Amino acid sequence: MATSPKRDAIVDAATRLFLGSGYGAVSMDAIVAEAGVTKRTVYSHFENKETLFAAVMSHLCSCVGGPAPNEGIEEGSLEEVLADFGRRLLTMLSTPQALALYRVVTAEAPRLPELGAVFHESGPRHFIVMVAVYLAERSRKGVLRVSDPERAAAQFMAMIKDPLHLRLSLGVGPAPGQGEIDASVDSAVGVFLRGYTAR
Amino acid sequence: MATSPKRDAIVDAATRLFLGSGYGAVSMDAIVAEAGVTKRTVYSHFENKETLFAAVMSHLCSCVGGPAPNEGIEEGSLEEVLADFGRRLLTMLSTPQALALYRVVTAEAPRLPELGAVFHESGPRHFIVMVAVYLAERSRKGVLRVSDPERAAAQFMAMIKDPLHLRLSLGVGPAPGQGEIDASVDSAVGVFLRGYTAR
DNA sequence: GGTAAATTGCACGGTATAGTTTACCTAGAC
DNA sequence: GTCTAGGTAAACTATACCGTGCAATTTACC
Repeated sequence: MATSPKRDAIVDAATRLFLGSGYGAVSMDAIVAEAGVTKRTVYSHFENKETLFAAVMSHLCSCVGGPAPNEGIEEGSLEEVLADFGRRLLTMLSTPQALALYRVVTAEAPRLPELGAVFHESGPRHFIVMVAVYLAERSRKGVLRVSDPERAAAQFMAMIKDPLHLRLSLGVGPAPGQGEIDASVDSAVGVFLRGYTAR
Repeated sequence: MATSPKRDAIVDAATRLFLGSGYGAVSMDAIVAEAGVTKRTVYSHFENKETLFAAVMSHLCSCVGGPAPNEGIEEGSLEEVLADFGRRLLTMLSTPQALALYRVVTAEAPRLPELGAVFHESGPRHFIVMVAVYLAERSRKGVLRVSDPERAAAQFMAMIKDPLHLRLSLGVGPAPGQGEIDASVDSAVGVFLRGYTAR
């Protein structure tokens, strides 16, 4: 039921178009043309435009936790682990696809609260919890002094993500090079560790 | 030429509607109705929908630097100054209007690069520079050790802004109380200062 | 009071959209 | 050989939207 070549073609095409232009600016005719399919076929697989959009978004959200930092937290020194995680995360977030998804989700979140919640859970929150668990464990070992691991994780993610991501999501400036990502991550890790290391 | 009661009514109405539903979802007829004006009047003041949108957005961007932290950096201890600034900033950013503006700008930025640039300059960048100047001065005095003030300022703003703002911009959870804002700001200031204080 | 600019009211053109319907086709299963 | 599930193709409904034309009317100002 879930899988069918035509259905996949429709979802693929709709994904490209929705991420490219947002919900309102994409017409069903455009999706039909992009998918190389008939309107009748689309409406036999999906009830209406809204349903199709929801299907596309839910599929994207389920994928967002995977691309880069899927292996989760690796072994190594505190600094290495955080920097490695941060680099993978920031690289993933700087992707045009990730930026487009973020833009569409924030734009439609007021209209579709469920969408915002699902994205938040499978995206930001997922990573924050991952980091928080690591920080809590390191804190129990006495390497760090973190009283609120989730808050600390959110702060870490913020310093990693925000400076570059904000700029990119507003479409200002060019795509970042590896050097820029590394410098940003290293600096953030430094501040974070100096701020939370047990003395 | 710039000011006229009808024109103001149009801009006011358009502001409400555009911030409420985004560019594509607002029709000129709706703006006409909301402003209590005729279509012909709108089109005698603005060339087309795009022009009206641009006027509304540019006006909003020019206001965004003012509402809360307009007095800039005040006097006091490092911690007091940063916390005070952070509280005012976060309070302002948690406003429904600010969130709506952010959503609309990010959504339309790919289509209107100028809009993203103007917003970035008069919003985030404006505050970052403000903080960076303060940090640089404090660094010269030897209180802080900041090698790259702009980067440090961006990190500070990120920790202040992102944890709450991300959640709110996705429409997850309730509006924050003063307690939540204070706790978030105090924690961020603590990490930042421990991370950048000269030892 | 008179003049000029601004505003109204409302129909209209042209276009685009979401979604439906009708008629026909294909290919494999029983 | 027929039945069925799913697809093609294109016209069609009904609505919505942007922007215009133009005569009539109000407002602002001198």
